[in-house]
Formats: sequence, C-alpha cells, structure tokens
Amino acid sequence: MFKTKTPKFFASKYATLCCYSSAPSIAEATTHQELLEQTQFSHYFDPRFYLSQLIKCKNLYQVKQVHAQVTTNGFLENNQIVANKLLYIYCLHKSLGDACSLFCGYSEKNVISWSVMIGGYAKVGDFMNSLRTFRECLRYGVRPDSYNLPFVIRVCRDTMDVKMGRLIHSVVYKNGLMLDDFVVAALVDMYSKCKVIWDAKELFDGMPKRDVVAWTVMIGACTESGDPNEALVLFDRMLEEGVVPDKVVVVNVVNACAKIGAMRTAKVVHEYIMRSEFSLDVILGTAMVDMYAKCGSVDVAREVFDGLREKNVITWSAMIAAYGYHGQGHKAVDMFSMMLRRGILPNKITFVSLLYACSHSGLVEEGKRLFSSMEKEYEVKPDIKHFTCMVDLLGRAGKIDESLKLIEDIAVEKDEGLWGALLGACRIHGHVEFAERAAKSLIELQPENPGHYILLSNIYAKAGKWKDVAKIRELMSHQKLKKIPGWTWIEDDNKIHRFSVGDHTHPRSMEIYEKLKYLLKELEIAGYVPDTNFVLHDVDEELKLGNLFSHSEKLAIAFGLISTPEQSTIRIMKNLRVCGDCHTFCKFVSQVTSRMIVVRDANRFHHFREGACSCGDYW
DNA sequence: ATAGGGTTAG
Repeated sequence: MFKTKTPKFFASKYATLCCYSSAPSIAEATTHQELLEQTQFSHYFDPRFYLSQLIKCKNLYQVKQVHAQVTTNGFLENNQIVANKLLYIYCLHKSLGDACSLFCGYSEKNVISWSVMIGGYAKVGDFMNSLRTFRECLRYGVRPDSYNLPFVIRVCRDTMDVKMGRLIHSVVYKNGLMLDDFVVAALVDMYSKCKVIWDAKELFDGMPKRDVVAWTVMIGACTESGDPNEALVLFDRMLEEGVVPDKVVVVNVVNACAKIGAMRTAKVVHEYIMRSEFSLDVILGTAMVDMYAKCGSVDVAREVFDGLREKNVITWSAMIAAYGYHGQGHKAVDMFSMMLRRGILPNKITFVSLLYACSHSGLVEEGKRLFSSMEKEYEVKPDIKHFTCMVDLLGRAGKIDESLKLIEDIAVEKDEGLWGALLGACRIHGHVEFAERAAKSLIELQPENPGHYILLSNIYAKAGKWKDVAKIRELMSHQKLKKIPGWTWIEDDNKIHRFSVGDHTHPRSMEIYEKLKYLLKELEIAGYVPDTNFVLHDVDEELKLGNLFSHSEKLAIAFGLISTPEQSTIRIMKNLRVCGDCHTFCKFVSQVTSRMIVVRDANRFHHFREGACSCGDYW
C-alpha cells in the first residue's frame, strides 16, 4: 500500500495544503508535518519537489516551514538552485530581513543570488541597500550583466538620480551590453523619467531591435514630456514594424489621447480596444474614463465607468475629478457618496478632486463640510493641495478673510499653487494689498516665471502705481525672461491643427481670416463688444503680442466652423487659460451659429451653448 | 533559480 504513494503523491498533497490554507490550524500543521516527514524518508527524494512547494507558498509562514525542511535536509549547502529559489520567494514576500540573513549565510553565492538580492531591495524601495549590494557584488568579482543592471538602473529612475544613471550607463557600455533589450529599455526609461528626454530618444533610436516594452517606455516618455502627438506617431510606427501591442502599451496610447484631448482619435482607440482581445481591466478602464473626460465628454466617460466590472479608488477619483473640471460639482459629490456606499475608502487625491469640484461649482458649504470631515472621518490628513483648494473655494465665494485665516494656520511651507489661489481670490475682489503680497511671494518662489511679473504689474496698473509698473517691466527685460507661448489646437477627421496668435501658417489661413471677419460682424450685431482691457488672467502673452482679433482660440474656432459639419460640436484645446475676451466671443458664437463649443483650457472645461457657459463665468 | 513598461490631482 505504502509503496504506491510516490514522492510525487506527497508533493501534490503538500502543495494543495499550502495553496488552500492561508493560516494553517494545528490539525493542518500536523498533516503538514506528517507529509514532510514521509517525503523526507522517501528514497526518491528530488530537489524539484521543494521548488514546487516554494512556488505554491501563499504566506511567510509556509515559506519558513519549507525553509526549515530544506535546512534539515542539508539542501541549502548542496543545492544552489533551491537556495536561490528560497531567497527569491522571501523577496517576493517582501521579507528582506529573512532574505538577507539567508543570503549572508550562503557559503557560496552565485550571479543569480546577487541579482535576486539587488532586485529584492529595489522592489521594497530600499534603494540604498540595492545599490550597496550591487557594489559589493562587483567587488566580489561578479560581472554586471543583463539581470542585475536593470535593477540598479531602476533605482536611479526611482530616485531621479540621473548622475548615478549616467555612471551606470557607462558601466553598461564598458561591458558591451548596449544591445541588450532589458538593459537599454531600462536606460531609456531612466532618462525619460529624469526628464532628459533627448538622451532617451537618442538611445531608443539607436536600438537595433525594439520590443514592445521599449516602445512603451518611449511612447510614455513622449506623452510625459509634452508631445503626445509624437506618442501616437510612435505607436503607428510600432505597429508598422510588426510589434504586437499589449495592454500596457495601449494604456499609454490612451493617456496620449487624453493629453491631446483628441475625441476622434480617442474613439478610434476605443474601437481598437474593443476589437482586440484585451479585457478592460481596472487600469485600462480607468485610463479610458480619464481619456473621454479629458476629450470633452464627461457623459461618455460615465458610460465607460458604469460598464467597468472592477473599480478602485483611482477609478472613482478619476470620475469625480471629471465632473469637477466639467463644472458639475453636484455630480462629483454624488459620486463620492456612491463610492463610500460601495465600501471604497477615499485617498488624498480623491479629496483634491472633490474640493476642486466644489470650488469650481461654487459649492461652498459642501466643500467646507468635506474638508473638515476628511481627517476626522477618513483619516486623510489635509496637505497643501487641499488647503489650496479651500483658499480657492473661499476666495471665489468672496470670503477673503476666511481664506487668509486658513492660510495662517498652515504649518507647511506655502507653495506657488497656494499663493496663486490667494492671488486669484484677491484679484476678483480687488484686494490690492494682499494681491501684492501674494504676487511677490510667487516671484520669490519662481523668479523665472514671467507670468508672475505680469500679474504683479497688472495689479500695480490697476491701482495706478505706474512707477512700480515700470520697475517690474524693467526687471523683466533685464532678466530676459522667456515667455510661455500660447497654443490652441483642434482635431478634424485626420489630424490636429495647431494655432498660435496671429498665425498665418495654416494652409487655409485665408479662409480662416475671412470667416473670422464675417463672424465678427455677425457677433457685433448680436451685441458682442471686444474687451481690450482684459487683464484679469495671467500668462496670457498673446495680449501683449497681438490684437484680440487673432487670438489662437478664435482662429481655431473659425477653422472649426469652416471644416466641420453644421450643428456638430466644436472642441478646442488650449495650453493656457482661456482669455476673457475669447470666453465672451465663444458665448456669442454658440448663440449666433447654434453650435455647441467645448473649450478645454489649462484649468477646466467650458461648455458653451446658446450664449452661456457651463462655468457660469467663474473660472 | 533571477528581469522590464500601465490608472486618479497638481
């Protein structure tokens, strides 16, 4: 009878036990023990048996049991494979202490043991020890290879240490590993996350054979560095080269669409995803919700959201944020209570989105209530971003004093976002003194940002302090500050058209200006008066450069009118905040032409319809 | 026996 029970039998019995008992009771533990004893005495004992056990271990307790067995059998001394596997499993369970003591007790370490250790430290975020172990292993005589290098390159990425990154890059070069997929892709990733995009590009272009991960890294890098169109071009090139896309690269493409705000492209990508065999998991689904919202359709975003099987905090936060920047604060708040009912706990980002939503919809009481509940009820400690939202919320509602009081209570250092919010509030309500203080703080924090100087000079101008105006202007020209160029873009059937102020580079430029001229006449009849005194908003360099008439927003809308079918919605995107005169202009255009106009600016969405904007002139 | 790229705000 007993003879028929082979080691294999015990192995599978044992593995089953390991699999299904996350917290073994004493009875189970006894069974464990029996099984282990029997296998131990088996003549057919095989190290592969231990490997299979290790793989199936579900918790640290089980790993330690196997560890004890392996030790009594003397397998740690004799079998490097089993020992390394054990080491690796400890790292997987993030039990670096156990891993380390095991590792230090090795009589013989090989290349793999070192790599596992370096990777293990990197995985739990112990970057110092990861690098230290790498250095030690070099001293020990192990060559840097295609396994251990990606780990340390990733450490440089995560610590944003491009100096160390370059050093390791040279190590890669000296060891002749510049043709290795893993190593070079890691380098490209490192450079791009450290914002040295040019180096990333150069490396990527030099790769002889690029797999899907290399492409993903580069596509993500383009989006991140502000060139999402290039990201889409790269994706097409990847397909042309016959590389099969997977879910991760598609998420990056979705992100690129979100950043451009290109609705048609978004739909094409969506269809592509539906046709392909990828299921919509949480991550891809969340990215898609975000994409539709940023392409101007919060309703489609909601449809995708409702269709998702799995949703997490991030998904819910994305939806809340979407309602926020589309000016539908009430729905954002509703989503929040729905989320709580589903048992999902909010995080700090959820609250940023929520408070932002309240402030952009003028939900003052609601916002205050949420703000005071966040720490008490949800254990989310307010940070500077939350304070900024509150200053904005109170400031917009005219409660400057409350805003100022809140600021006094902030223990952490005030950043430019906070001062900016306060400044916005002061400007709306003509609080010159505090506006001046805020603007000066902004300049101190970011002396290289021209927008802040312009703001301050506008404040002085409004108060009639012309000497101060002149001083600021001089300061600016003295420092030769670079101006942030304003752009507006619009998508038609197959491409993105981008306009700057006074732009004549578009092939249909003549038509565009004709249309604009004609349109203005119509608008004036309807009561539109160009607002040449518009100095409320920051960074709008275009004001100084050109006349109102040829603002990039207006050019893009004129192009939209002549290039899209009547009645269809016109969607434009702008990298800065929309100018006040263009805002008025859009209202009139929506009235005169009976078109819906959706404008995405740096801050939020504006939906224009029949002469009114969804922001309620509150932005 | 060891390896990489993915989701929310600002």
